[in-house]
Amino acid sequence: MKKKNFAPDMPINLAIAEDNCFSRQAAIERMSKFSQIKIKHIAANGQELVSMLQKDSNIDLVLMDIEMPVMNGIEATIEVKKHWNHIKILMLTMFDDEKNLFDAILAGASGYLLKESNAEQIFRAIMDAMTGGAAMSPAIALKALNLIKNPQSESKESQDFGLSEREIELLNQLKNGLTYEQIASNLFISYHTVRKHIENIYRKLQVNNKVEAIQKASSNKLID
Amino acid sequence: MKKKNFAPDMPINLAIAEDNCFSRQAAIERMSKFSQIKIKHIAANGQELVSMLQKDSNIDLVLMDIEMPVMNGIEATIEVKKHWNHIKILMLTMFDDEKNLFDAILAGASGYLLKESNAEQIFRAIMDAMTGGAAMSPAIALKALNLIKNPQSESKESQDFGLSEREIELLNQLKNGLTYEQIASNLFISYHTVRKHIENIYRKLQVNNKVEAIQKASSNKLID
DNA sequence: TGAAAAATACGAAGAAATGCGTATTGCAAT
DNA sequence: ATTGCAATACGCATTTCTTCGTATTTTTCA
Repeated sequence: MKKKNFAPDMPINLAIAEDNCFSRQAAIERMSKFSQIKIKHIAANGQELVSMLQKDSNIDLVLMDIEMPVMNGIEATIEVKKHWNHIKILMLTMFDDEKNLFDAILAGASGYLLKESNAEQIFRAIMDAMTGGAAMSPAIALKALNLIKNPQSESKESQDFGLSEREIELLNQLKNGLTYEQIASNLFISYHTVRKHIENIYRKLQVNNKVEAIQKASSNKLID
Repeated sequence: MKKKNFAPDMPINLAIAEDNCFSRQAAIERMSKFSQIKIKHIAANGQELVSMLQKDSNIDLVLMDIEMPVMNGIEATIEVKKHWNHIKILMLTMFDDEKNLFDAILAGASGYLLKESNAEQIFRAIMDAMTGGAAMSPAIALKALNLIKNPQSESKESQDFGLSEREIELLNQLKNGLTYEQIASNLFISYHTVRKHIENIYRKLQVNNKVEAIQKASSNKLID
């Protein structure tokens, strides 16, 4: 694991994603008190956050609400981590729901706080995250311990995206890193047919290349 | 989960189990500062703690060292929880070792702190534990998250193929189905450098395309 | 039986990836 | 000091993939 050189004198570039304008304003005010923190982006949902990051990804940490319209905090975290892995995510939530906690951890969140946390607690959590640690409200930590003790069997419900059996077969060939040519030969169909199948798979999974298709099929347990 | 009626005005009956007499004395002094806390038992190892509890089990919480002779902190926790399930255990340790953390959680610890924690942090952790929560040092929490993300397996021996850290970073980008262009932009290097890195990765892993590289890196736990 | 869906097949054009060569810089070990 | 390696960077040629069409045959199901 890489040692992170976090300079305590550098300001922390913060983004806030929160749909409720009340909470959003409250968060802004509470964080403004800290001179080390510079609020750079304020988004009303995950989509907006991603758009802002596309224009300026020089952000250290995001305070992310879980419940948001359009794109929720979990989805947004996945998206952010995919493109900007250096950005830390602190989840803020009203409820200590075990399902959300698990998904947030899988998505790559560096901490998980209840919204009732006060400014100092949030600030400390931010510092913890920036120095390579993680922070959790005690109630959350308890759930986390439960998750370790009783591992999730089936976490998120997996979709099948309406893929046919033949298409799953194609995906299993893709997974092995074969070219269209090789797959065609393996399945005794033409190169063109392989391409058409894969085109259909991409449309159904809403992806644009082999790797994404495999990852998505895999995480939905369509292939192993 | 049962709601615990913890009265804030009642003193907390504390036990301390720690073999090193230096650390033990330090712990005693640090906890004595808090009027809410009453130190009732002081043990030099797990065995001693259990003996004391057999005579007087009116204890709310134990500050437990992990490394102890005769009976270590994990074994002691199992024993304590078996006989006096109401007693909370706060683990204190020098190292953020993942294996010990896992065992401690399974044994039923309510929190896990590094010994470097100061008196206030320990006190807060005690209060968290008493009010039904859990407390973890940030460094510990990070390990806990890892445990949830990557459940204990330890199966087949994995090679590292002599990949550099930078190359692992590249692999993690590849995994997300990004193009060379996008990766270059994410890592602030040129498109050409991305290609060269990937070429080197392919050579080291002895593969010829993205999918094979990801599969091989993944099965050797170089990425997750 | 008729309609819809799935599987098959082909081509053009552009995007992306791959292989091979070369080269500079900086850092670490001998 | 020199050697070696990692990280950076560029160009060319070729292969592979992806998107967009269109089209026929087979299977499924209402």
